[in-house]
Amino acid sequence: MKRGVCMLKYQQIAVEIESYIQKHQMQHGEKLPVLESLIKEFETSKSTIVKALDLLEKKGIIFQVRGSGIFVRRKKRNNYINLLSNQGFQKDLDQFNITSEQLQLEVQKPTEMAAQNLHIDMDQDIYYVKRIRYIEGSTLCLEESFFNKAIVPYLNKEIVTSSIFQYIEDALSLKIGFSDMYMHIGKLTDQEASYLQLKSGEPKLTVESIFYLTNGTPFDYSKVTYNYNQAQFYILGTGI
Amino acid sequence: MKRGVCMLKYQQIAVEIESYIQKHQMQHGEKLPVLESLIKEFETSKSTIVKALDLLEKKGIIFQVRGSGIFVRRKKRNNYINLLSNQGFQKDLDQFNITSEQLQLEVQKPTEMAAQNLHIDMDQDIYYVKRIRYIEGSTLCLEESFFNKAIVPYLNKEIVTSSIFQYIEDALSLKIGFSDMYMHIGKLTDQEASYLQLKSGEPKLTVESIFYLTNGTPFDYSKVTYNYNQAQFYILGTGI
DNA sequence: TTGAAAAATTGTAACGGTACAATTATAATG
DNA sequence: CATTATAATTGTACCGTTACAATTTTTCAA
Repeated sequence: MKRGVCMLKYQQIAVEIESYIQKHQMQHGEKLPVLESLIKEFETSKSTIVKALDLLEKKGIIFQVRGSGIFVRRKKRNNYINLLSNQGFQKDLDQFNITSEQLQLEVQKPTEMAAQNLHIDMDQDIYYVKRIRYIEGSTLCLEESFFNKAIVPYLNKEIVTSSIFQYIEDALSLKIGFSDMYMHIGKLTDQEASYLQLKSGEPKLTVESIFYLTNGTPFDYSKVTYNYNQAQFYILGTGI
Repeated sequence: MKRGVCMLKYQQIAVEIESYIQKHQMQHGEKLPVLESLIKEFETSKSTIVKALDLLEKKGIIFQVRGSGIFVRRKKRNNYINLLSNQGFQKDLDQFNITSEQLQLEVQKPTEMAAQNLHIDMDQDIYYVKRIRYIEGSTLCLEESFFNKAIVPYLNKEIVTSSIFQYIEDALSLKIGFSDMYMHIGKLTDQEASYLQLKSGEPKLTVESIFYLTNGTPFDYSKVTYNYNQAQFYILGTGI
């Protein structure tokens, strides 16, 4: 495999190990070559391999057992949305047809909640985006996003339709760092129900997320209401 | 502070930095001393400090910005249950009075679902634990757990009432490694509703978890149904 | 005063090495 | 044959160093 341009060595090694696991369809608990072999195989230092393995462990691809070896970790169920992958649904639900309908896209003043979470004043501008996502034609979720306009100065329908996050990283060359997510369960309001083609009072899951740049600045506050029929999530638990 | 007995150096340093942040009530975005200072302060090598900082970053206590510094990360809201801390509610909801009522505790054969998730046959024994947890007197969740009896050979009311996980780590000296969690939203059945003192058909969040030892063996499959009025979760998003 | 260039600061990548602890395999013992 | 001790395997902790890339601060010209 050709070495990616901007890829760091340890990231590249992680990718190669991961695709090796995929290619050979390794099962949960199968053992990978020992550290020493990997060092020779990739012609690198121990610490670089260790870093690559730590990355894979964090992603839930492997687990390491001291004195024993490096083993493949495989989650059992598919078609679940990974709550920790910032990159939306595309990856987890790639076998399904995900579409989205834009309901609103405009510059306006933030709600109090949005201002608070974005650390801005009420008179600063934000981009408000409202859309519905569909999975195989059924409603998946209703999504409201507030982008700090000082950071994301321009959005249009095309950007919103594809991937806003991709645009922010590539075109604006900003780096997305981390996020906080808060979840609640509740009952659908009339309006939410009509958007999601469900009945008022039926269950809903609301996920509020605040996304930060690598330098710690919040740039996106969003609130997603899921259709309870479609929403299945998984979360990877690492150490304690 | 005295150095813990079994604590590794980098873990100990992480703890000390964390309590420094707590003690000085540092706010989100406040800068910590630069790497070089920390190295001198703790009289250790750069790699050990880096490892301590990585741990803190993973826990969401700090974030690091290359070329700039190390900054405090603070989540805004309290009273949310951290979905990633295996150690249950005690830590997140310590200001509240959490109690639990044991409904059932017996050795029996697993359900098909439990057998599958624990990687055991249907004729092997498991410990079945069913309990309700209360927060300030209100129902918080209904919890069914299946422990592989080959790994957890004995449980009694006392252990179940305090912390099963603590018992597994301390008394059985097993090490808990990682977990998989799956979430669904749905409507309460009659039985669930009666346990949770809610109405049938009202919203519920179900979290299925499989807990593994460090060596990758699943030992606990549990299914928790939350009272939608009480269930608030947060999740810490790290990198992409 | 503005803005661009240069310098200083500061965290990250990558190398390589020693010692050690947890696990597993093997040999010795009863 | 089961059990216990011993050895081999294998990942983790920790140290120390060089080079580098992202930020911030300072300098200096326009």
